[in-house]
Amino acid sequence: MSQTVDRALSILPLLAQGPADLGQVADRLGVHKSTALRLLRTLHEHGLVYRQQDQRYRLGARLFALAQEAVENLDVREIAHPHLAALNNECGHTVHLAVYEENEVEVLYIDKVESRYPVRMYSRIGKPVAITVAAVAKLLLADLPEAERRTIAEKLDYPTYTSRSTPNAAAFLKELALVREQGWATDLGGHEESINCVAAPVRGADGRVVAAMSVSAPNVVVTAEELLTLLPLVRRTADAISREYSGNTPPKEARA
Amino acid sequence: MSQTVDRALSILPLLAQGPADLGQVADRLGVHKSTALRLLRTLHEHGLVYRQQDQRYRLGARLFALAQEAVENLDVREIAHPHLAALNNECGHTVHLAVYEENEVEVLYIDKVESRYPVRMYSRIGKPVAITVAAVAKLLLADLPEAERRTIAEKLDYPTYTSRSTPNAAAFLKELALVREQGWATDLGGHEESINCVAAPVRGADGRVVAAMSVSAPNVVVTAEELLTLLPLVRRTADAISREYSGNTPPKEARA
DNA sequence: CGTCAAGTTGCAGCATGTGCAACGACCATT
DNA sequence: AATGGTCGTTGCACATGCTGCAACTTGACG
Repeated sequence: MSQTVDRALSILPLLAQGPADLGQVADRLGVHKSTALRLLRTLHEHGLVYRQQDQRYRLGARLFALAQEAVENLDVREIAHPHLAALNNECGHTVHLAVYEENEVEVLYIDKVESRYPVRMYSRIGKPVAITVAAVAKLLLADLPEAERRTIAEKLDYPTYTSRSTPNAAAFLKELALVREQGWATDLGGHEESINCVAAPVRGADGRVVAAMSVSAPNVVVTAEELLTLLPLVRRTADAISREYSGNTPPKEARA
Repeated sequence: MSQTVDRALSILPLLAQGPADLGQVADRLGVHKSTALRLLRTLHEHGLVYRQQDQRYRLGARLFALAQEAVENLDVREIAHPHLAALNNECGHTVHLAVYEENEVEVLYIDKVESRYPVRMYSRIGKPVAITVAAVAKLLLADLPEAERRTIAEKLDYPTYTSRSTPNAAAFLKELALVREQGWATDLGGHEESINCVAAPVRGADGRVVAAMSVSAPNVVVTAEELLTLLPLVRRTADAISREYSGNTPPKEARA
């Protein structure tokens, strides 16, 4: 809606792919160098962009601080974390929490608990999920009104990660209908051949799905059948989170 | 430099303090509601801002994704991490990595390895460091040209966290001179009474300090004297990171 | 049913952002 | 050392697109 701001903000994802110099930024924005310069300067003053010694620009550290504060405002995550950790403790597998935000066509992981190497745990948080195959993505999209589901399904690409990846919009919509009905979802080798997931939804007080959680494990550790036996446990955990989340309905300033 | 973008970006730190509605945003920006609306809409389209059901705005998940990609491009962190983990493995204490970015008056932790509860490890990453007392902050600031050091020292506040906190600009500058000369730094109960740290700098190819790392431990585990015996180990680790970081001098597209 | 508060829209005026062209700094090449 | 080229930077005239106003819509409350 605002051209100037729109252009300025378009620089951020551009720089996220790697450092770029003034000329490159101007080219990819389709504006004059002097225009790009002014935009970059403004971003720089706010610390969102950093200029390294070779004069190329990259994303700045302030972005960090903001993202940090943003996540602290996500109450679902805060409430869910102990439950995720407990679940991980019980079954030993990787546990994910993901959300979908309206007009984005992305589902993002916002938390992850890994069994083996907890040190690297946050390496994937914030990364977009493979939206057409991931169990958590199916749950989040399945909850949308049908019209919206259809619109999105047609906008998406359907990459063939494996032979079991969702092939097209029709198949995806069918899968969403199934997921919506049964209240849980799976991804059996649809993203990586040897990885399976089971997932369950977290619901707010109004019954709408606000987040989704999943347990993932490679074939070599447990078979798909074995993983499915964890479904009741996963659903129980998700329900517990839902209860706690919608119980404290006013999540802010609630001091009984 | 660009009024519109400047205003739009000012909304972000404002929302970082917590959700706000249109009127509040307009007030705090000092602009008309319709102007604020257009800015917020633009931010929303880029996913930096999210509109919750009560129509109030908050920071969006896209910030995450961006910060995530940004951190992956921060090569220091990538190179340093295995060294930090090894050091942690050897001594068992908490290990930090921090950077300082030019025109900000902030030092930020960009990595952390904790001994006891690695699961919560990233909770502090991205948070600003207590700049007047932290050992890593001293190292990063001590490397700046004298004029800049003085300017910054005078801009800072000197909160009295404990009786041993740096009291004022003069004391801080003196400490920076010492740190600069000896090439390492400590914080002995300056931030929290019972916590001590020793830190060493990571240098780039040109010799400038690009990051700083520290080992922290509470009094009850090891005394300050015992912690100081780790200094050689810390310095060796930092030097190893420096070598690796400046060795692969062209960190991008370097395929021999 | 009426009042009030908060969000939204269309519009006229002009502040502000835009692209151009010229300048300066730096590097590589001869 | 001189020259040509690339890239970042600056000042300026123009008109684009941003701004604030005022009127309209929506929803909550009594």
